[in-house]
Amino acid sequence: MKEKVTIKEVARLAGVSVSTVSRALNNGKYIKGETSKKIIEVIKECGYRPNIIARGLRTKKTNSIGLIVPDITNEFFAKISQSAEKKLNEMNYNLLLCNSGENKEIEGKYIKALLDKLVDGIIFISSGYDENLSLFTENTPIVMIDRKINSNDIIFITSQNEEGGYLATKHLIENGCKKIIMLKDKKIVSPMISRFKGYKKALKDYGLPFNPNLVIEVEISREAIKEKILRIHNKIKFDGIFAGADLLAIGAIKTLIKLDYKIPDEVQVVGFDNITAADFYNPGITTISQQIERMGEKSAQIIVDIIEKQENIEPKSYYFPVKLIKRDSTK
Amino acid sequence: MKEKVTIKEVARLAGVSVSTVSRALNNGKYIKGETSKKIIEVIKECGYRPNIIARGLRTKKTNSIGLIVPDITNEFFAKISQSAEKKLNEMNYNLLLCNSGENKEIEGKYIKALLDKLVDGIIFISSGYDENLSLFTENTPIVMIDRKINSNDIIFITSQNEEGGYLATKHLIENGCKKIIMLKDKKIVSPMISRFKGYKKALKDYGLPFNPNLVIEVEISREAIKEKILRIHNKIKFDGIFAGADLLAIGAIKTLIKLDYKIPDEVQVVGFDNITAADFYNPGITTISQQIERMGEKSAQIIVDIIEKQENIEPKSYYFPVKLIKRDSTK
DNA sequence: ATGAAAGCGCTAACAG
DNA sequence: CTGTTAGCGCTTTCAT
Repeated sequence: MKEKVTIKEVARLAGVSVSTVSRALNNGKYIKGETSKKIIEVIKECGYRPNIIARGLRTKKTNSIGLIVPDITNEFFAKISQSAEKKLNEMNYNLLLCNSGENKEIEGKYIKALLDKLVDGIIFISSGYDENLSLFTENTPIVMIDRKINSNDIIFITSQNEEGGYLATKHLIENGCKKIIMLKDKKIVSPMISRFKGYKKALKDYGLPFNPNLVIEVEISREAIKEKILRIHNKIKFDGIFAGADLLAIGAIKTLIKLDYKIPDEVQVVGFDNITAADFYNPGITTISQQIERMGEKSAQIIVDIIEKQENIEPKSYYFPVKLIKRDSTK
Repeated sequence: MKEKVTIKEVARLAGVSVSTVSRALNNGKYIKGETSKKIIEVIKECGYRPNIIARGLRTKKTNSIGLIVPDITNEFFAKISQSAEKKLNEMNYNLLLCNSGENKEIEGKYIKALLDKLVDGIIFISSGYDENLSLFTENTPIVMIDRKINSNDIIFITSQNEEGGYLATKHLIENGCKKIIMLKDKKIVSPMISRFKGYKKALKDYGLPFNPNLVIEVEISREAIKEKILRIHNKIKFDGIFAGADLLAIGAIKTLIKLDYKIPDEVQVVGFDNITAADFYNPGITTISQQIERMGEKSAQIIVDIIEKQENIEPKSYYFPVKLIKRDSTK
C-alpha cells in the first residue's frame, strides 16, 4: 500500500528544488553529477514514478501512439498491431490499440478520443468510411495501413496487392487451370479491389477470358461460403479458385471436399494472407504472404519520425512485396 | 486546420467564467438552464472538446481501463478484448490494450505504465509470471481472467476448464476410445492444468488407466506437433486425442491424416476453445467452447463496478460454464 | 447561480 | 549549476 509520492516530496527528501529533480529526471543536463546521483537515489528509495498525465499536460506529449484496427480478431490486423507495438516500445512509445469492429460510429469515436491529446500520433487502418477521415486534425501525425482511402496527402502503407492477385492467378494458370473463380470478401475494401485487378490482369496476360459469373462475393462465414460454392458447383464447371483471403479459401475447400472434389487434382486453390491456419489446414493452403511484420514496424517508424523530426515527411505510399507460398492446395 | 480551443476561450465567447462552463460541461447542477444552453451552443459552434489530460490531472480519473493480454494473435484473447472493449465503451470507458507477448519484462513494463495513472483499473490476463503481480499497487482495481496466479484476494474470471477437460474426455470414452492422448501446450498455465485434471478425472470415473506416456507436451507449431505425433505413432497405439487447444488439435489431425489414420473412424479428436478454424477445418473439430464474450463483458462490468461503487467488491472467482460442440472429428 | 482563485504534478523560462 | 516563478487546461472550494 504505497502512498503516491510526487516530485515535490522527492525534492524535499533530496534537499533540492523541484526543478532540479525535474532536470535529473529528464535531460540530465545543467546538473551536477553528484546532485543527480543523489536525487536518483532518493527516487529509488521512495519509489517515485513521475505522473505521466501531469507531464503530458505540460509538454503536450504523451509518448503514446494510437492504432485503430477494423477487427482485432482478424489475424492480419492482430499481427500488424503486434509488430507495430514491438517497434514502438523499442522507441519508447506506448501503443493504444482501438478496435473499431468495422463500425463507423465506433471508429469515429475512437478517432476523436485519441485526438483529445491522448496520443502523439495515430496509425489508422480504416474500416472504409471516408467520412471519418475528416475527423483528423491537420496537425496530427497519421499513417494509414492496408485500406486506402481517397486522399493523396496521407502516408500510406500497404502490400502489392495487385501483384499478389496476379501471382496467385498466374500460378493457377501455369498449373493448368482454365476456369478460375475469384472469391471476394463481400466487404469491398481497397486491398481486395487490387487483388481482383491482379486476377483480371493475369487472365488477360495469359489469354484467358474474364467471366463475371466466376466472380463471387461472399461474407466470411462458413455457411455463406458453402452456399455460394454449392450454387456455382451446380452451374459452372471450374478448376481453380483464387480466394482473396485464406479464410475464404479454407471455407471453400471444406465444401469442395464434401462435394467430392479432389484437391489439388480437380480444383486448385490459392488463398491470401498466409494466416496460421493456412499452414495448419489440410491440405495446406497455397497462399500469398504479406510482409506483415515489416509493415507494422514501418508504420511505427514513420509515425515516430514525423513526431520527432520536425521536418515534414512527404506523404508517400509504400507498397511492400508479396510472395507466393506453395503448399498442397495447388499442384 | 482547427485551432485547439480551450475552456477559457469558450468562457470568453459565452461571456461567462470558466467555472460556469465547467459546470455546464459536467454535473449541470448549480447552473441556470438558460446559461447552460447558451454555453452548450457556443461549444458546438467552436468545436470545443475538453482536454482529457488536464481533466485527468485534476480529477485523478481517466475513464480508461487497461487490458493486458499475453498474445493478441491468439483468437481467444482477441475475442476477450473485443467483448470487454464493447462493454466498456457502453459504460463510457476506453480500453487500452497491451500485448505482453508472453514476455515477463514487457508485461512488467506495461503494468507499470498503466499504473502511472493512465488508467482507472486493469484487466489482467497474466502470462504466468507470479512476480509481476507484486507490481500492482494495493489500491488499483484489478480483475484477472483465464490464467490464475497464486493469490486469493483478487477477482478472477475463468471457464470451468476442469469440467471442459472432463467433458471432452468423457465424450471420447463414450465414443469407444480406450487409449486417449492428452496433448498439452508446453507453456504450463492454469487453464491447461485444469483441463488436464479433468482428463484424469474422466479416465478414473470411467475406469480407464492413466498412462503418463500418453501425455504429450508440445509447443504450438505445426512442425513440433508433427514430430511429437510421429514419435508416439511409432511407439503406442491410440484411438483418441484430447487436445488442450484447437490449434493443437488441428496440427495433430493434419499429421494423422498424412499417416493415413481415418478420422474419426480410427482416431477421434477433441479440441478446446472453439476458434473459427475449428469450424472451418476439415474435418470440423469437435471442441469445448468457452463463453468468451460473457467473460469479457463480465470483466468489464466488474472493473467498473469496483471503480464506481466505492464499496469493496469481495474478491471472488467466477467460473463460466463450458459446452461441448460436436463436429466431425469424433463419432 | 456565478465568479475568483487555488491547485492537480510537472516542465520550462528566467534569474542568479 | 540551481532555485524561483509561471503556467499547461481543467475542476473545485469559497465567497458573493
